[in-house]
Amino acid sequence: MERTLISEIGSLEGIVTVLGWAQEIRILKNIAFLIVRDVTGQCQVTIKGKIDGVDIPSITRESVIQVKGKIVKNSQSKSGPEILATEITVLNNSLSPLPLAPFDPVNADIETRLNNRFLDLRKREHLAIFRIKSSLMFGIREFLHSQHFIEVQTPKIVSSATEGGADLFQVQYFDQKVYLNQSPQLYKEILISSGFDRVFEVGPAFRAEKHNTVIHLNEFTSVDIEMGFSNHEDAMAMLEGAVKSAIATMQKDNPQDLSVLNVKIEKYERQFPRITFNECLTLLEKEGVMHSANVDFSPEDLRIIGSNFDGFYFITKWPSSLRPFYTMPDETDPGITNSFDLQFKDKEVTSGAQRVHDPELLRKRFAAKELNPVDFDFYLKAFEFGMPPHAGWGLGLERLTMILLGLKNIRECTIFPRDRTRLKP
RNA sequence: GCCCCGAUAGUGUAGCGGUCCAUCAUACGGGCCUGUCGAGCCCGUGACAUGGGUUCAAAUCCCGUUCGGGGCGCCA
Repeated sequence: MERTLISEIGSLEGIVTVLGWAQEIRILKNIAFLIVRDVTGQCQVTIKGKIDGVDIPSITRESVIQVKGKIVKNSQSKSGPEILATEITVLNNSLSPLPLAPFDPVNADIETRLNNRFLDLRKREHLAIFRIKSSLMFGIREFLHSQHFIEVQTPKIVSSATEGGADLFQVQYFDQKVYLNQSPQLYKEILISSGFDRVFEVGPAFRAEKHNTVIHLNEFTSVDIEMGFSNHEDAMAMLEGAVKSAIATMQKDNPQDLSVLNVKIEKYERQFPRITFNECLTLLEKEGVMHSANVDFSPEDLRIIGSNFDGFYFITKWPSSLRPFYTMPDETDPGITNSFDLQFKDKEVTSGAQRVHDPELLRKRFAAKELNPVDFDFYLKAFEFGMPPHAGWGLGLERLTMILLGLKNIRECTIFPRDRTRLKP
């Protein structure tokens, strides 16, 4: 279709054709104005006198229209560049009233917004969130490719739990009961045995936890890596590189989106600080919080710990009891592990570790976690025929987006979120 | 799984036993206005989730149901 993007109008002159949504319609006695929006911005369409074939007052808000007209130089418009219309065509009418008016002064509840997500996403701020999320992912991908990672796809329909204990969604698979995968963990490790050396996967992860919070979803995007001939230190360095690349890409490609959201993010050039699990306990004690060594931190604990850091930091050396069976124990102290979480203030963004590569040790760990090795036969087999030492991590893409943009609810950066109650749209 | 809380016009809200055939804003319809831009001014349309109970009287109090929100636990 013949089309001029609204962002290009400022540098053009003469006749253009703009395609977009009629965001506002203001009719005065002898003149009318439309604010028309497309993905690149908004402009003002001015209508003087009659235009053949179109009844301006009958145009409803959010209808899709085509406007041909002359660019007005030295415009007084405060709503972007101005076009004096010569032809207007309604390409598709919008019903009225709108179930949610994204451009009204009143803000709708997130519930109403999600019920009418297609309309909600017409807001510039919401578009900005998803452009940024896209850039963050691009930055991570670019970095991992530069480090010779192979992007892979592993099954989401699986026969057994990845880590045991966690709640999985059961689905009917012909005449069998199977599950939606909570993590690509077992498969990416198997690929290390296959000699792929470095793999990553971006895909959905499903958790059947009945949680009801602003930082959890039942389906989220997991960015997972696994690297052979590596330990937790290597994995942490890779994570730091990936996160910094994500931020740098966003800063380079999305300055306007960041400004629409009023978000200022510093360049993360310095090293992410580190604190061990035990040091966290000491820190909590100083604040008068007694914390047991085999209990995970509560949100309140993490607020206290996080208040000691500006942004990103690692919590390392987690106790074995709090980590999955595949986590490598420390060489000198088997009670703790070669593991880490990447935190941003009070929120966990990534969890990672060096993994167990010795099948004998793996069997012992199954026993310690009361898991049945038979359920993991296909996984264990890959360890019996030459499995390199390896390490990796899993990062929640929505969590990363949320914390960097300071969003209050993870649903804000999920196009169609799946939570405990929401299955539509 | 546990614990709190909520449901009033398209949207967002006020009201929390009679003064409510329900407030205000916004949207919508109509009118006025020679350039507006959160346009303005006037008029109008439009709602108490659902079932039961208490009471002379229920949007308001009690119980159930449905739908939803938040926190904890678990985790990305």
